[in-house]
Amino acid sequence: MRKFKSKVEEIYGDFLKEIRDIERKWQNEWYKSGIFNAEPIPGKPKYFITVPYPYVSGSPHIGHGRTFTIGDIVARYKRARGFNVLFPIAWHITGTPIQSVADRIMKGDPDDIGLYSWYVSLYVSDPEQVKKILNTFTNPWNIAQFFASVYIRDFMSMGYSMDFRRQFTTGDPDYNAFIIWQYYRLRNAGYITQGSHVVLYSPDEGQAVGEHDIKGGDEITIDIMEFNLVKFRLDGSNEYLVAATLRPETIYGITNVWVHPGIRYVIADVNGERWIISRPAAWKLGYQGYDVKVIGEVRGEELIGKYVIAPLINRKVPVLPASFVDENTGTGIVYSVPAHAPYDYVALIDLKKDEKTLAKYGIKDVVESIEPISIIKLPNYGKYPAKDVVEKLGVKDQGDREKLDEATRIVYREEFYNGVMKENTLFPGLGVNEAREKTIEALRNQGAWGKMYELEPRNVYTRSGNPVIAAVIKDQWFLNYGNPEWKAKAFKCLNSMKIIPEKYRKNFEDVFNWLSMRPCARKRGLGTRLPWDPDWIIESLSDSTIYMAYYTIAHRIKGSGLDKKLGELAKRVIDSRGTDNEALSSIMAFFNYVFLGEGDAGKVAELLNVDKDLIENMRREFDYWYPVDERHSGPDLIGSHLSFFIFHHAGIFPEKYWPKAITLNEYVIREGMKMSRSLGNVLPLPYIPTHYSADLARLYIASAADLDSTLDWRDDDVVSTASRLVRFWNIVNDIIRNGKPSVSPDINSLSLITRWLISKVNRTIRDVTMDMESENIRGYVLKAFFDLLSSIEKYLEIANAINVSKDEVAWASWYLLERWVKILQPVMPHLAEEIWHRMGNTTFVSLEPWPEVSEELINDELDIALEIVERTIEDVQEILKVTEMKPKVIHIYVGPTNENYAIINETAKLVGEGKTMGETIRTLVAKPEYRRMADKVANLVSKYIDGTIPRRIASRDVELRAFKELTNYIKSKVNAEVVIQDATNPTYDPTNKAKNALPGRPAIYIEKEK
RNA sequence: GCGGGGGUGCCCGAGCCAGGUCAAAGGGGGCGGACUUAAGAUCCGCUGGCGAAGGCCUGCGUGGGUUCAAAUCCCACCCCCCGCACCA
Repeated sequence: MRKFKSKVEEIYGDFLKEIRDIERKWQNEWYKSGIFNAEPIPGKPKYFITVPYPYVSGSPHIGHGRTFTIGDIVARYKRARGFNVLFPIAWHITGTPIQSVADRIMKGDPDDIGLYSWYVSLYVSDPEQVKKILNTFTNPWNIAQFFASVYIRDFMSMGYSMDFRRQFTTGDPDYNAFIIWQYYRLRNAGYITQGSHVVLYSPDEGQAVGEHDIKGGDEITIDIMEFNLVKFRLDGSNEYLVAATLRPETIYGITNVWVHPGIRYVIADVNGERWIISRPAAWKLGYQGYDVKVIGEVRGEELIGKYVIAPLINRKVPVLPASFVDENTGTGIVYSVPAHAPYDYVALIDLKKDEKTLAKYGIKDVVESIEPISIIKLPNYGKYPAKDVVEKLGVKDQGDREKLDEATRIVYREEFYNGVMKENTLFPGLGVNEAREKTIEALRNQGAWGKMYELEPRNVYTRSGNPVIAAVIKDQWFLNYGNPEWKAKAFKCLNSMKIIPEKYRKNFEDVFNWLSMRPCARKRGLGTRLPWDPDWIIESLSDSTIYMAYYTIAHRIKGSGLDKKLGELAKRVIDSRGTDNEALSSIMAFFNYVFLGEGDAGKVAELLNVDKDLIENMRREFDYWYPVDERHSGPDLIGSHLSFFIFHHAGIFPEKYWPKAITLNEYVIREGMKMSRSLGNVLPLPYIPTHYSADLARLYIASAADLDSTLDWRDDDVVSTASRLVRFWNIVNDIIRNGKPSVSPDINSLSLITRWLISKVNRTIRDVTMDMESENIRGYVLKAFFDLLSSIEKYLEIANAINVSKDEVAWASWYLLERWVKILQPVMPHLAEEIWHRMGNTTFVSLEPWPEVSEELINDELDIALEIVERTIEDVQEILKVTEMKPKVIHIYVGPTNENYAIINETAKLVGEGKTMGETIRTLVAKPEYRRMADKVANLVSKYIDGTIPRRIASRDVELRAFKELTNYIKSKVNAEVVIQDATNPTYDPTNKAKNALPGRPAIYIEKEK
């Protein structure tokens, strides 16, 4: 691996080094003093926020960083708002991926060894040590343990305000007991069933395979297609040619059966019948619930010219040769419907032209007599849709697979949606989709139907290179999310929850409606065994649905020795296949009491041989923290975990413990590209504190994108964020260096620009509070950091230009900083903590309350006035640019008579009510006070409507005062002498401009240099 | 196919729900200037077209419509992205 260096490091290396030291310092302080370890405080409102625990099969990356950072910002905000916040973490190890990695490292797989060496080297610099650690990875538990420990380091170096005491892994023996409890509750509620199920399967490895076990599994999507088997009895024999089709309803249009002359078919005993099918098909069917014994072989050639009986219609049709037939697709036997299947149509044409083959098999007469049989009426198509499409696409022959596949797709889709069965079928007038169901039913009644599963794409291999097929598992355990009573409860819970951003609610509803049977256990992997059938292991998405409850007591279980006891009990339950009643009822009694309040604490204490207080405390602690107030995650989990989270809570807990809110953020890409291992562009989280900085990354993550859009991590943009951070840091340290002013001035004697800044500060506090309450994280950061940064810069610039007194500037700056540091704490906690202490405080700003808003200091008029001044500066600059004048003196005529302002205010009101320009003018002129000024009113109203006069204006007094106070600032911006004239009483007005002054739009006269 | 999201200036991206202050925030990139021995960093200005006074024209996927007024509302069309399960 090349040595990584970020752009920020190159440009701001020294600065980063400085703030990274600061970060480490405060992390030490925080975690040493355990300020984020949460204890119940009766009477104090609590906030329980969780982010799904990570699956620890590798190191965390910036994608985790985004989600956990957002979670931490919220946690820190809530803490500042006076909540007792619990933000815990644990580690997910259930399932097959970690197991598979261990297996492959054991086997010496070079890819995995390379990858995992790299992961480890992110944390361990000595190559010998890396090797040593890697050697332990042949045991999956060591992988889990290693990564769990480095995740903690990474999370701490991001400054996350988590309670690390409560951590556990999903493989802990006591956690097994918890899951045993959960699954018996679910089973007793009737939510668990058993049945058959189709999975991806590797016969060579003897196990079901997941995406991560498949070669290129993260790049392809594999469909399991359901083929219909249709049995054709060979005329004069008890053997069946078994064809596979996706379109059984086309059986009425059959003209013949295709075989490939070169294929060696097998004769197999299948469930007591004799089937002729391809060898791969026989093999696959053996895994799909059929009892298959191969007893003989027959070459395709030998079948040609024979006849089979088509079921349902009892028609004799010939067996003919076709080269498109593939032994690896379906059964290697195809029944031909040339009117509606492009392949069949083209194969028939090919065969008719192929004199050699016709002669070879002596089938010339038979073939010549075959005509397609049309059985489906399709609007906008002729009698033979297959023919139409084949001709339209210009298919050459049956070797032209690409076009034929396309043609097949078109005909399939068109007929499925728009086709109607004709009179020569069993179901005339029915739509194709309905006819399909009925035809299957009819075939089945005749015993002529079967099912076969096939993968699409067909050639799928495990990472070890073994073929993958579809297999049927007969005794699969399911969670029955389709249970109507369960589903109703889940919906009730969802409807009571906040979903932020709200647009994802629809996704939840869709998922809820569609959820039904979900396999919940596998035969492989880490995790908890299904207690009553321990050959199965509860699968990883099914054992992580209500574990937030476990956070509330995990540290007490670990700290009291209960973990050992529960672990032993769990083992007894599993070893006895659920028959050890004593062990099982102890587990049930314990969790029933702690989580549900059922039963008696004394009894439970007795069963577990512990103090009654311990049990009661756990119950109290659970009851204090629950429910989950907020679960923060990514939308990719809506279709699985987040929905299961709701279902299981609704199914197991009483309503008062149902979760309150789910918040979501989208994923992270890097430099415009998806991050993936194969691209090698994954940004590991451990790079953040070493090659960027935690606060810089937090600031960037929070500001660069809204929660509901993808965050594109771009080093160039990070650099620009860093440049702001540098500016911020310099200004803040200047303020601190100037010290805290000892006296505060009288608010009313302050300069206008200082009052503007104070107003800005208070408005920002008010606005960002609203942003945070609605989880608008980006809005909060943009205002709290970026906007206030430009405000203070603007303030300092203006204050300097117009000579505001040093004391006043220092006072205002300090006023700002005292509040700023507190509202920035959630997003950049380390720098905030440092600033707070440099300001002379000794408490932790991380625990300081959010600042109060002084509503009375918020003054919109000051903003408007400043806007008008800025706009006027722009106007002057534009005039200078266009005229290319060299200005000597610029006269600005501000503030026409008060009457003008009154008219504009009334105009704004009328237009706001929806009045047109004409109506507004008429309404105003109708008033006695404006009766004789129709011209003036009309002029002002039209200037307002066309935008010459800004939508928001200040009073004449404030506007005039702003210009007067800011004269020197204007001067500095336009590089000329500036004279502010009262438009009602100008001292110098050679071109009579003053009368053009409008409210919010002063008139300008520029005197050229001679 | 079903469901969801989206198309904005050279690029990324806000705005759209609650139409006007939008030639359209912010950033990147580019250009010019200040500073510097120089480079980098930093700061200032410009970055749709036209314009000898703050203006005008074109413009937010395409085509229509509603309105005094549309990037924002309505209709149609085109294009792009994501999810669809047993897998974390």
